[in-house]
Amino acid sequence: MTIPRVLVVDDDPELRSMLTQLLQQNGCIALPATGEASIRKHLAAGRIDLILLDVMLGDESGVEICSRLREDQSVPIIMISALSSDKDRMAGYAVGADDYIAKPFNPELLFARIRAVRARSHRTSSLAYRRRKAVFRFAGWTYDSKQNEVLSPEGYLVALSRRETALLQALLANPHIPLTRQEIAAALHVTSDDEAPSDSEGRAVDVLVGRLRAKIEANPKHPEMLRTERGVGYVFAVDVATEEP
Amino acid sequence: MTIPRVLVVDDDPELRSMLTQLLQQNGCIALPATGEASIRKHLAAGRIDLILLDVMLGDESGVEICSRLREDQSVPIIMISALSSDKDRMAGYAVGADDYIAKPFNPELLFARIRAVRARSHRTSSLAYRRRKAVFRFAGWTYDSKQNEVLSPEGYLVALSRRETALLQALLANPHIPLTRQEIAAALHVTSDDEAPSDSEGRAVDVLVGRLRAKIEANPKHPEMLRTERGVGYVFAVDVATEEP
DNA sequence: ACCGATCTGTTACCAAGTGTTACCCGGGCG
DNA sequence: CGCCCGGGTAACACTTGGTAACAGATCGGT
Repeated sequence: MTIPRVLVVDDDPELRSMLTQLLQQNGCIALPATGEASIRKHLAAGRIDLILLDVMLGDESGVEICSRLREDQSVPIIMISALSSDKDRMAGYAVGADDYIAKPFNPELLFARIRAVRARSHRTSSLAYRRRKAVFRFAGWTYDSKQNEVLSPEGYLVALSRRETALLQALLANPHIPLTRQEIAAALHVTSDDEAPSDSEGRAVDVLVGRLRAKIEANPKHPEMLRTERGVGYVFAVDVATEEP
Repeated sequence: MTIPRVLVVDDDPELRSMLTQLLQQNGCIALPATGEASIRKHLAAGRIDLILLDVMLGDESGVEICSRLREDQSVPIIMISALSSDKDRMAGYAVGADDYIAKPFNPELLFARIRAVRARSHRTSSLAYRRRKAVFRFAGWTYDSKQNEVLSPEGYLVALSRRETALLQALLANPHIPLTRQEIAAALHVTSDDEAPSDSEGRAVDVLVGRLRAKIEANPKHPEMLRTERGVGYVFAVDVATEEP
């Protein structure tokens, strides 16, 4: 599982930085945000795995923000509040929160819930957490991760290089979810040791995607499966069926 | 949303029938089960939307059952327990429970959580939150929002850019209603978060309208469909028929 | 260790999309 | 008749992604 990217939404700078630090120390990428506008900016800008949303935000209401976000977003949301009555919890659930934690909270419990929410979203968005080898079928193609072979709809066997294999697996693990170039690069480098985490603003990913397209897209000019999200990254845009061996 | 089918797992007959009744009275189909074997039988037999799983099951442990179910099942699970310590809750989350409720619980809160868990699983199981795709027909033209293609009355295929697509969708959604440039600009920028709605009265919309006209107006000099409302904005001036796929 | 085949990242160039600017036209009005 | 205003649009600039070509890295066989 990749490193979770968590958006911390709180108007109190002290609590915000406390939460941010806590998350960072436990292996998350924590991104601070202050209100709905900045949440939406982050959502538009890149992948967010989870939102930690304080209910009391001074001028804005966390409940209202959650409700509005749910109009078009499915990102997991955990609400945090000093209010712990059943009525308040129900309000949170009613507007689509995935979980509700009362302050003061046990950090361990917070992480347990974060893990639970993330595991659940992985579970539901197919198979990312399954590490066993499997056979994938998509749009007539077959990818056997055990044999590392790709079979075209016409039955031709296509050989993939290591990098191409890793790219395909990353995409298959997240169908319909846009992956940024950074995320793809991270997924490619899990095998060999991470080098400079710097923004090596190279075009390696673009080139790699092009090479994979040349192999598994019937017509690379009109990508059906491996679609480009301009300004964002790439998406595997067809449904994927998984078979356990 | 269809009627939820809930599996009630408890070894205490009294509590089980109490829960079952409570759920039935509130519009659920409640199915009683007593242990892992009977849970799996139900899962194999038909659709189950949610499992209510008591932690204390006499000879079997709810935590262990949950853990084993999670090896191959992604059905939402809410655990119920008399134990409410952080440690116990964490154990529940750790084995993949979607939520954890301590006894005695407020029935309203239980239903709020059931709704939350079900809404979430709808959200994440793709389709539900995916934007509606449809086919629009107007003045002999066809716009397929799924393929993002426009078919002219003569049968020629016209490709639209992203912006042009967004503009056409905004217009199709409001036939015969004049849209101001600000409104159109707002509709175009939903994807990439734009900042201040400041002055910046550029001519981007005008140019974009011109480009769209060049593609879908038979004679751009005499616009029939995409009409200009002088001093106001633009109107889509023909009737639009929508077909759900 | 040597050699060739393959893989992979970088660079450079190209095409497409989009916003801005500048200039044009036409109509309403003095 | 000349002026102004609103809109049309050509031309340009800038950004983003696709990809060919090149060079270094890797790997396997001898």
